[in-house]
Amino acid sequence: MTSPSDDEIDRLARVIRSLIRELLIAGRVGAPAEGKIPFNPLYFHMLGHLLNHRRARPSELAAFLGVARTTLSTASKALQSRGLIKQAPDPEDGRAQMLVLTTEGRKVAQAIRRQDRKNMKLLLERIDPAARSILIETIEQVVLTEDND
Amino acid sequence: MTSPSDDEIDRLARVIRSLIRELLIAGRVGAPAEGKIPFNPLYFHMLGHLLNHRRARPSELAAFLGVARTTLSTASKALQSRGLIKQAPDPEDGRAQMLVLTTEGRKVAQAIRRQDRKNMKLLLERIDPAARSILIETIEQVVLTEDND
DNA sequence: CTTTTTGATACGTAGTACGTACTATATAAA
DNA sequence: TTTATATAGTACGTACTACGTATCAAAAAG
Repeated sequence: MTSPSDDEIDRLARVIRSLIRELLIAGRVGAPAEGKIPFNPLYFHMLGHLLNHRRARPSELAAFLGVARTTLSTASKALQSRGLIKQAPDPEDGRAQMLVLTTEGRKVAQAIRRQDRKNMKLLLERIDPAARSILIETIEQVVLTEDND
Repeated sequence: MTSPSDDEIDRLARVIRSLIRELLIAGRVGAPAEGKIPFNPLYFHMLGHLLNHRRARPSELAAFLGVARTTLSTASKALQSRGLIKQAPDPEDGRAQMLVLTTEGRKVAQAIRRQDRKNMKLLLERIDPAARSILIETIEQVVLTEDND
């Protein structure tokens, strides 16, 4: 396989930074409007992960999201104080805790996902349908190597 | 043009979040290693913008990056204290300041861009060359509507 | 049964984002 | 010209975030 040219690299870096900024700004604006909750990307990822997997252990979640265990512990406390997640001891390991969404947290996580879908839909609608599947399959091929969400 | 399906939306949202996480972690790991500078995405964007445009006015940069003027002011001070950027009064407007890279700042910004290219290259090399151009053109079509970097 | 490892957290420190209030300059109105 | 208003930028205070270190408790290893 030929090596990508510098031009291709720069162009992709440029559009991806734009994409990141667009999505981050959209997320920042969207979330507080509905629930007055000051969200950040970490909370966002945590809630999304719990929505997909129902429960998670703090250490595993920290490693998965690339933050320190203490950081995830703090974030977990913050989300608990907002009533969005709760924790329960793991019956199989007395040291471990299991994080799960509360009923309210599930609602919020789903609302965020809806907003997320809306943003993504606005993006996708700008794409030619034929190119859409190629785009998605290509990115999946590149990014989803293992256990990413 | 047909509307994108929920499945397409979810799949793209998923891969984009993965992409963001991968790039953010790469950026976080890469930058301090070379210069012991605790970088964050805002600094990253500021330096990249100044590398492309040579100079910028704080207010415009803040609006462009989607942060408060005070936030950009603080970030500007931080980058100045690290010797990466400097400011000079605008001769055409006594209120305004112009931000520019220092010689050192230019080196750092270019080093970051090199690292950025390296990361992007690793991603792109995983893609079939034929799909590469389709991918890039499609994302450009979607994202680069106006004045993004 | 002691030692070591592992899961999780409390605390202290450094850094970040932003609203408010303020100064200085520029523009508009009287 | 003088006054009023809008704009560019910053200092300061507040709230929040990330993480290293130290610590405790439970499990695994010896």
